[in-house]
Amino acid sequence: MTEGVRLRRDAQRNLERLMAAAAEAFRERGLQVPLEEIAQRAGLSPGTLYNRFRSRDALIDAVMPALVEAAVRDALAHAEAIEDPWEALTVYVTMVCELQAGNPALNDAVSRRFPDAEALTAICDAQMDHARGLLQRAQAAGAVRPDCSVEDLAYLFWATSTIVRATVGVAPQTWRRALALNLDGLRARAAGPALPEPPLTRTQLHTAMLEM
Amino acid sequence: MTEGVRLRRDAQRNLERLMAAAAEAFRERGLQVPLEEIAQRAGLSPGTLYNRFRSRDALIDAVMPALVEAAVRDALAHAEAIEDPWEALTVYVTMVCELQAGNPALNDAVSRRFPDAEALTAICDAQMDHARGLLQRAQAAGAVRPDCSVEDLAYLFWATSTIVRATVGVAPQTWRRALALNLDGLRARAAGPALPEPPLTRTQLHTAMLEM
DNA sequence: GCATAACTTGAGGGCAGGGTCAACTTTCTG
DNA sequence: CAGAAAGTTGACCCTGCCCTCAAGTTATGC
Repeated sequence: MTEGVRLRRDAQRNLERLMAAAAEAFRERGLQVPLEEIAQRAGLSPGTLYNRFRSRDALIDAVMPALVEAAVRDALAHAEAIEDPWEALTVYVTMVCELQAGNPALNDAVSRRFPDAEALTAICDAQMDHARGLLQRAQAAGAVRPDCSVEDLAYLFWATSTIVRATVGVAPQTWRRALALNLDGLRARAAGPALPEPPLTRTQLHTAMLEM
Repeated sequence: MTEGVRLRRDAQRNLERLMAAAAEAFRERGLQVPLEEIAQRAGLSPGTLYNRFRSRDALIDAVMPALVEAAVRDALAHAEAIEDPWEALTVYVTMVCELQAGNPALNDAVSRRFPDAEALTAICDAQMDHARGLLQRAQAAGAVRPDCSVEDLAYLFWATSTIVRATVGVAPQTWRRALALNLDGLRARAAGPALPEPPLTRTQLHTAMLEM
């Protein structure tokens, strides 16, 4: 994943072990899991890991994009099969949140950005474009308030991210309640006086996600 | 703050320096600021700090309750002076969020719990009882959906906590937009189908706040 | 099968932060 | 003012994690 040169057979095998170990460790403990632990799970020394991946982000970028891509595609397929535009949007958002709730690595991937994980960033940015379609359809149908934008969906994912982390041990489904309340806030009929601030720009959102 | 015995004069002076330094450091950098830095700001050695406060929580508990109490009382006074029950609730919530946005220490105090900071915990728990009054008034007036409870307000504070941390450098007021959307989700007219999960119990909320 | 390039190893250095304690200094009390 | 009690110091240890590199091992091409 770091270069195109052909690897020696043992190196190739070790690379695969590292990626498998990383995927497992990320899934169980999130993307900040110590790299040493990943090397250990792979039965290799930390040096080998660093030898293959120059940084944590490089490893993340080798392992996560495929996962995220598949998961998002699945959510999108489900959502787009639904007639009712409000339903479609909520199903999509809910499915993404289910990913967050069920997998610490995906929770991180959805709510943060990793500066040197370029492929992952690309996937996540693309995801927003799909979500925009669903949102606009729901707005056109009058179900969703007209004064909100895709960037506002980030608030939902951030909230879910935090709630899941805090409550996974004590009330692992409570994020669904919070999400329901939040989604109700997006309904057209919920709108109160004009929103007090403009939505985040894409750039602001990107920068903010680097700060998490 | 640790015991009732009378302190030697120099020790008393050092204690005050420590608490002032802690208040300042907490305000600027949040409650997880290195204790070493606090000692340094006070012009004392780390040993002295540990000598006076057995743990970070003890220091937090010596410094924060007064601040939180004053701030919450102020917010409550403002809110209770407002006729319209919906206004009153939103003003209260907004003022608490303003505290979160303007002061990392208060942001931590509002959204987390510190097991050995008992006075602080007591203040924060009491706060919820006041908020309950405002919420119930707004529900009785038909402004707020009947199926939500004070514990649900925690979702707002958690969300604000996260959003503030992520966006303070890039769009420091954007939490107001997120909050407006969230508050709209609490309006009676926003309610969709029944909420999917029961509210958190007080105990669950408490445990969850320890996990943050 | 040998030379060489590729790869792995793990001890170890670095840094940040928590926390301790024996030796020293200051205040207090009679 | 001396002795005792109280308090302070800062070097030091510990843990967790990141990251490197000289020495050793293994695959590969000829």
